[in-house]
Amino acid sequence: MTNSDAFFSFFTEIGILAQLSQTQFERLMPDGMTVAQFTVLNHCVRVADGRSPATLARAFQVTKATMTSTLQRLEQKGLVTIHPDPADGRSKIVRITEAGRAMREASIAATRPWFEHLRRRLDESEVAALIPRLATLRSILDADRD
Amino acid sequence: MTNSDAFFSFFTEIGILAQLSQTQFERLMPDGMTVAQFTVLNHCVRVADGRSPATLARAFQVTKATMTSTLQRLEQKGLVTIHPDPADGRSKIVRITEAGRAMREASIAATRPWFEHLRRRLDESEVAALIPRLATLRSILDADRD
DNA sequence: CCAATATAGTTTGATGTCGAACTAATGGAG
DNA sequence: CTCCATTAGTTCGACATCAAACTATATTGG
Repeated sequence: MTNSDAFFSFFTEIGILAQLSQTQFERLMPDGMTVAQFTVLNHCVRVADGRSPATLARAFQVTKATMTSTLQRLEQKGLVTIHPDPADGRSKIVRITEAGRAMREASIAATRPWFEHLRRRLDESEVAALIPRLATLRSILDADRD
Repeated sequence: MTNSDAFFSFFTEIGILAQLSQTQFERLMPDGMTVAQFTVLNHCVRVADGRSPATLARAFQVTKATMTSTLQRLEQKGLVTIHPDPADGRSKIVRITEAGRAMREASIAATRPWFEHLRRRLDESEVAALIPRLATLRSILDADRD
């Protein structure tokens, strides 16, 4: 552990940050809403609705098994619908419901005060400057996945 | 989601990075060793041995329940011992075993090639420069925990 | 056309993580 | 000394996540 210390320390910080932020988000969100579930709903609204589970899994860089699990819970809560894809017998189509849209909005509203709190304590442009660097790292790690 | 976009994007990147890096580490580690378990062993060697579960939980910013779970698995594998603390009837003392030390070394050796690989692709001093910023964020989030 | 390969989605089991609840012990105030 | 607040550790249930294994379907190459 000599010259690997920087990377090790870096990933340790990342791991803890991820955990703490996720926990904070989830405390604020309504009705036991989770970050994983929120990001699916958000994706449906902001990127595209009617995608397949595999496409969603790839978008978030999780396994298909993970996405199946999250989608099942969302469907159970009536926040998405999942139907067979007529164009591909193996596939499904995931669509957000009106309740899903409402839940997404409620979640955003619930976390807004926390973002404001962060913005008073941090230089947002500095945080924004970190994003492309993190994204670079992420793409390297994602490439290492296969 | 107007001026909160930077923070939201930032935490999204952090979450994915944490996941991908953890997965990569765990693929490389021997015998189903996990990052959570490794960090406990590493802490015993590099920081202090003979600490209590609560102290360890605070060090990693996880709940006591989480630490109990991880420690139980480590004990089961013979990598730590856990005994009552004679100075405090509620508390325990966690110590690393020789097998635990060996496992830590094996884990470090197993992940070394991956760190080398990262070092060939990234400017390590740039990564190192990110650490204090991440640590600042982490301390803010940690303070928000209570 | 057919066989081999790849892909989609699901299930299962293991792990980490949290919140809630609990029992037992400690520390501080009156 | 007694009582109350705090702390330590554990259990339980819910969720996300991965790997492995599986069935069904689509795609590709000969």
